[in-house]
Amino acid sequence: MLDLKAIRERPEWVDERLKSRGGRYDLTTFFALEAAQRALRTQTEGLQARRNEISRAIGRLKASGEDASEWLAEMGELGPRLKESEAAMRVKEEELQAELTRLPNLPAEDVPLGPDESGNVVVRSWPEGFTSGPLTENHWDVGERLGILDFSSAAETVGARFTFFRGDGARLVRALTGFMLDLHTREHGYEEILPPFLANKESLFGTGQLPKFEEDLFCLRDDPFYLIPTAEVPLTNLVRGQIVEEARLPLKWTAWTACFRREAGAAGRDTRGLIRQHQFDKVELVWITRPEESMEALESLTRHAEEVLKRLELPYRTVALCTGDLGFASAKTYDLEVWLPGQGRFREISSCSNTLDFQARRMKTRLRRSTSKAVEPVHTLNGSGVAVGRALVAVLENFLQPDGSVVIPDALRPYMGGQTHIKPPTP
RNA sequence: GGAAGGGUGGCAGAGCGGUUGAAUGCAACGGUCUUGAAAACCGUCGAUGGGCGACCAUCCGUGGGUUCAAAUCCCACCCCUUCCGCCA
Repeated sequence: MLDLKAIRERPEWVDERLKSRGGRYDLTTFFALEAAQRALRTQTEGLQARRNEISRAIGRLKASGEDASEWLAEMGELGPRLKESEAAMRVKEEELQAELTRLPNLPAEDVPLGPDESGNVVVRSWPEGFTSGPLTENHWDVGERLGILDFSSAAETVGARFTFFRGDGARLVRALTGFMLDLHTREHGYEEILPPFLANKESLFGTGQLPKFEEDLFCLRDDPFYLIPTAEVPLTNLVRGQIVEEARLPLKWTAWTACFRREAGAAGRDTRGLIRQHQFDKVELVWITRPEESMEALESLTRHAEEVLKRLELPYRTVALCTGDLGFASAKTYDLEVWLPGQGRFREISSCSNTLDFQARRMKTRLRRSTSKAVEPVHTLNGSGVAVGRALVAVLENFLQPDGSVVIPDALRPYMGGQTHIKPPTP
């Protein structure tokens, strides 16, 4: 949620930043609603002040046993007017709030300008200078041949975009997850969390999935809960509604969760394989910081995600998203794109964002400075560290051997009981 | 699912129709004292919106209702705790 004060003080700047996203975001509705709401509030508050005044007078008269009928008569006339005024104000306030929560975050000043993903900028590659490599078989063929990915059973038991991982495949998922969590907790200073996989409306509103993106979420039929589309939701909402002491910051959390997405707008895209599933595992990273340290935190968080890929020996590049490609809540985002020789291109495996105070405002999460009693919104950041399913894809395609087996990266071997290869089943 | 109790400021915890935005304690902050610290003492100390300001309005789980007036009474819902039942 944008800062009302900032919109009032620098409307043309806010407008310019909004337009840089490429959507047709417009402040005219907002200002019209705001003016109407303000007028109604002034009127309502005047009536409320009068009501309080009269009530106090009545109280005083009754206490001393005097007659208060004159005041009661005025109240009889004022009461209905006040009720009406309050109701009208509430309606306008809701409309204004709806408009405000519809607006996305403002891109940070150093985000490259661009209309869509074509405007994104590669900021670094690993290994340095890496742009492409030889092509190989795609992961779904590899996985099915090795007997570790079973798409057809999943299609029977649920439907499209689900997978059974079997044998070494299931174990590899567990290994990747354990490896990532250990790296982040032992070397990067994160606290490990295992959160609920369901969340309520308030939480999804806090991180920005609701109300605009409800069609992307799985929702339960009989209970007011949603399946989380990312661990960002439960982790970030860990501080919803709270005033956090400055000394506790920054908070750094990591969590493995399954993530659930309806992929409503993605019909026909990535229909085969693990790239786009309704359910996938992800290790998430979340920071809650002081405002002045959040941009530096984004650099750290991104490096932490990159470290996962380096240790797994997976070539990747780091991309700064342009204004037109930013997510709704984000002010600045780096995507990590891993090289997939089965597809002959880079695919997103992590997305690291600084939302500044955008989520904090929606969540009402503030910090209290040790030097003053005033409170101000915190900054929140999130990033994948990294997507487990896509990491598995990258391992299968990058470590495929001429003999059809897959070598297990050194970093994962301790998590695979020392196993070095995944070989096809011997019939 | 059944029964009982409870949701109040950063925390603990009073208030149960009328200057109560809310006693008290802890924490925090400022000061006195001290070589420094602790202790003690004095003072300050919720949030949001509006106004240059004196101030004004709103907020005691959420939403309705009663009343001239609601943190306080009534109704519904949500959440938490304990006991019983069921269960990994």
